[in-house]
Amino acid sequence: MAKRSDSQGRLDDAARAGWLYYVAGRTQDEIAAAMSISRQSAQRLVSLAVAERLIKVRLDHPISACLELAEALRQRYDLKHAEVVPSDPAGVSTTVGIAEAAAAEIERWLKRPDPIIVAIGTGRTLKAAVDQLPPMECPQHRIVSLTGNIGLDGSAAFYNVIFSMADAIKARHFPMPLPVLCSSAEERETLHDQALVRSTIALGAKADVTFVGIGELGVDGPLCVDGFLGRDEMMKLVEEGAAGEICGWIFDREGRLVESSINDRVASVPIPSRETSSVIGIAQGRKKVTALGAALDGRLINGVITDEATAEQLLSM
Amino acid sequence: MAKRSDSQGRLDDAARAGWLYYVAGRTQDEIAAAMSISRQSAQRLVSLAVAERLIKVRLDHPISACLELAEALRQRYDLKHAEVVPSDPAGVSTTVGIAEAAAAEIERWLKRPDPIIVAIGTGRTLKAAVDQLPPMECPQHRIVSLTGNIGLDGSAAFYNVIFSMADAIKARHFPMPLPVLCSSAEERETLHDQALVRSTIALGAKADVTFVGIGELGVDGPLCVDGFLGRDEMMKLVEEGAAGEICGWIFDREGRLVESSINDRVASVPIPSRETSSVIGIAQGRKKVTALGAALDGRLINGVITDEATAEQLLSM
DNA sequence: TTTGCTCATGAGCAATTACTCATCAGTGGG
DNA sequence: CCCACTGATGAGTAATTGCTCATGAGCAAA
Repeated sequence: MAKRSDSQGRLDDAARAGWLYYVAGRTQDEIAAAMSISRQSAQRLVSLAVAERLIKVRLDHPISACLELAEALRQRYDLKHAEVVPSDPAGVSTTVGIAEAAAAEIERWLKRPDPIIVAIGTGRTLKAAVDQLPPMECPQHRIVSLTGNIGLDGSAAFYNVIFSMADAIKARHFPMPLPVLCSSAEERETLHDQALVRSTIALGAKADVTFVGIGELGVDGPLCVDGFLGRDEMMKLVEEGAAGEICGWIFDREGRLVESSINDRVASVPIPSRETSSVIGIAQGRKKVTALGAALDGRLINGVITDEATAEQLLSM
Repeated sequence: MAKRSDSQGRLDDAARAGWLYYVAGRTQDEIAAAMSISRQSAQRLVSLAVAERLIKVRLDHPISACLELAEALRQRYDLKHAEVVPSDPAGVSTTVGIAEAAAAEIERWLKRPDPIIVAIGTGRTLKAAVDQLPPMECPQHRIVSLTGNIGLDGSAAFYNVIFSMADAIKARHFPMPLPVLCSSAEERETLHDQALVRSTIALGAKADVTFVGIGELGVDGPLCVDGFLGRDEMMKLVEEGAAGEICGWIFDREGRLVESSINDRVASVPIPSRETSSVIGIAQGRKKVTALGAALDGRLINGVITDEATAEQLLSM
């Protein structure tokens, strides 16, 4: 084999070494012997072939598209966690697929032997997710609800996620004995001053991982449908540029919490720090793309579980 | 994580692990952590992904030595297509390397939007090649088998290339419901007169591109090993100057089809015209040099995919 | 010629991966 | 109900790979 020191020859050698390594499946020692170079040089040629993208790896499996989208999301939004599940082509449900994936992720956290604090929001998607949880014994962990579980009329709220969750997994759980929205900022002050509520809020601030749904606005969004906001209030919010909500906290298209009479009255625990905690948003569907994109842009969340179609729409924004 | 014991779920996991390993470049430890499995299990999933051919590696670099050999072959034999891949110095396999290259070439043809007819032979090499094909949807193309798929005992033949291929790419396919060799020239007449067979033969004659393996003769050649010819028949052929076979058609050292009782009984479709079609022979290895050289000399094929060592031997003849 | 720079090289060592073995759970037949 | 069989698992260990560092060759500028 003629020795050529020019870069063309070197790339040739790299291609040859890479071919022997990846296609022919030989070890670097064998390549070194075949090409009459040292093992280290063979290793360098192989890694050069990879670095120069001479070697193309392809995965022939439906999953690969999802993984690529997840990686793209992770890069673009600087995420700690991104998961994309195949889209249901029928697209009838807003929870099928991501609910199972979210449950799997929750389970992964709960399986940890060291004690952690899991914060959890509310909503249809999260309810569907916790319904997928298998029974577990997790006395070492604590689960804290970020949102109040008292409805407008004093009854328990519609999607009582934390109780469903505590039902499946045996762990200490801390609901929020508050409504979702207070009648005024002053009332919120008072209510948040209760010892029980203060300790729950303090616990939420220390959450190791947080799972939240992403609510879209509009008269068909959860806040209106569930009666927390009137149509006129909602219209006004949208006109002012609001794009979505997490645990009731309204944010705009850049993912900044908006200053409004609504956010002044939200009784929820503040969204835990994205610095110290994984805050994973779970949402899919065309209607949620705007809200989800805004939450990601504003770094309100640093993790996402969504489906293929939604991921594609996010990335094309 | 939802419990899935079925093999589909396991393949999904393998795909995911393989993707994380080869595409995302994670270590097996990281994959294990991400998937909540042990490192050993992650390693197994990765190697399963490789074993199941979910991972396809391709080298995208023209190695100049190979390019030069390819160009020399093209000149000398007046070829439409010549491709030379690096040789595996160990040379243990007769398919590694050219199978991937052949698959890539087949894929290039299949990617064409305009409808084409692809004719395909049989043999170990072609089988290995089509096993490398990724799933594709090609309803516009038609694939026709040049050789019968009925074995000596009436069972399906050993290397049922066309069905493997049709399995990977969704296209209309036309197998040959015949044995490889008929018992007599008269029987061949009768069989070829069937409407189904006639239309397949007519289709083969119109093939836009043809991929065939090159069989060497001798008692270790495929015709003998697979039991189509007895040792004595084979010895006689070799004595009479036969040098190789394509789809069962025996040819001599100048690449001319020999007149023999064998060729009178071959049930295969005639090799498509080299005037109107690309007929690409795929072969490598010292044992095949004579046969391949003869086929090239006689212009039985006008394209070749082989390896470096074989190309050098061909050119030094 | 000397100097300083770049880059390939090989050695040594740490990290990573592959293999073997013993075990165990699930399964289907006797 | 038992038992052989299959296939998954984890531990332990050997093999392989990747990284860092010191060295020296090649080369251009001073």
